[in-house]
Amino acid sequence: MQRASLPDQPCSVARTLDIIGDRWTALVLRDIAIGISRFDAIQGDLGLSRKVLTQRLAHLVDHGVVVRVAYQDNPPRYDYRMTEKGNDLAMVLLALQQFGDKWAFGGAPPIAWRHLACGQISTPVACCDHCGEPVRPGDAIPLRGPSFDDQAAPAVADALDQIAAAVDVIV
Amino acid sequence: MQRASLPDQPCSVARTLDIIGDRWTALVLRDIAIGISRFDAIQGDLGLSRKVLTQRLAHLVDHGVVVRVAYQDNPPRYDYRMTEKGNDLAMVLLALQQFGDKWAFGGAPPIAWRHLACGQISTPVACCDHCGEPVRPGDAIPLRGPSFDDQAAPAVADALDQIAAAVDVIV
DNA sequence: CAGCGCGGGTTTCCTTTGGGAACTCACTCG
DNA sequence: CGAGTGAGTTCCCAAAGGAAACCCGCGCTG
Repeated sequence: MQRASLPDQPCSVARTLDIIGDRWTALVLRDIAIGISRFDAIQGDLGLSRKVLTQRLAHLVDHGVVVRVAYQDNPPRYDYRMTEKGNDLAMVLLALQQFGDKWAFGGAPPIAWRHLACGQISTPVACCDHCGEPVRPGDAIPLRGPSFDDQAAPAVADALDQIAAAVDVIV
Repeated sequence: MQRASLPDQPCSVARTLDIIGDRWTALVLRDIAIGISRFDAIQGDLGLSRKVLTQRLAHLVDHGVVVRVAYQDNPPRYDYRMTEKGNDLAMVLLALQQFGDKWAFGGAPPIAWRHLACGQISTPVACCDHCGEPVRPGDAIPLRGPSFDDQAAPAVADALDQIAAAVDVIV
């Protein structure tokens, strides 16, 4: 399986991982998200090789997640900044952080977030967009969406059918 | 920078990425989360090499995210199942999926979720745990948490100070 | 005006990781 | 007896990643 095969998969998780699914890209994006916007600053903060940082930034720019903005010409110098798409992707970083806060730092995390609207330190939770209640694994069940393809993913189709059958028994 | 250096970083995102931060582990976890629980089924669904799958499963088990449960002895055969910690990590998969649903499938995703409590198809949103309002990037600002270390991450400290200063100007 | 430092890379070389495919082992089924 | 199944392991080769050096245009400093 080559690197190229991920984006072709009919799976939202796989396609998102094609953008940030390696050891460094998510951390690069984290730095940009909190305002570390220059090549050398990111490289110094993360300690990754300059070659790989160049590749990763180009990859993020290619996917429209980050933009490269010149802050001077002669010689050209650049800031890297989040786009709207990048801000959506930052929700993934938030989820990564929440998990790490809980399981790697035992609730005493290095970074906290203040919600400007209410002024409190906030640990966001996923909530149902219909009823507003928090959603945890087990509170919702997966089913075929509009673009599901049984032929392309028979193992997934089986798993979905089993889940549907199990829920029917309970209901 | 070696593979070993990630878990030592004082950063929740980095430590979580040490668990699922490569090309395959998140997809393996996704399969297990929807009930594809056996070695060959996962390997067949994802198409990754058996060697790498063996390594990734061992890694997930080491981190207590997944358990290996024998469903028969002689010869020993196993199911891989999510732990509580694994279910917390599944929130990251949910975030990955939401991004992919929106940006890679234009709102016609292959998998949808039915929220059992309210019966609706649900696209979970992150909400502040204090006021219950949705939180988007820009609605909250990062600041030093209990275990932040200025010496360890000077570039991050600078960025936090700049953000704090910018907010003060507005307020 | 020679030399130094900065920002943003590129190049070279070497190590590590990953993919493909075949092999193993312990059992079961026909 | 032979084929099939489930869960790995082994070997070899190609791709990706790390370290460190190099480059280039500029602006400052003595």
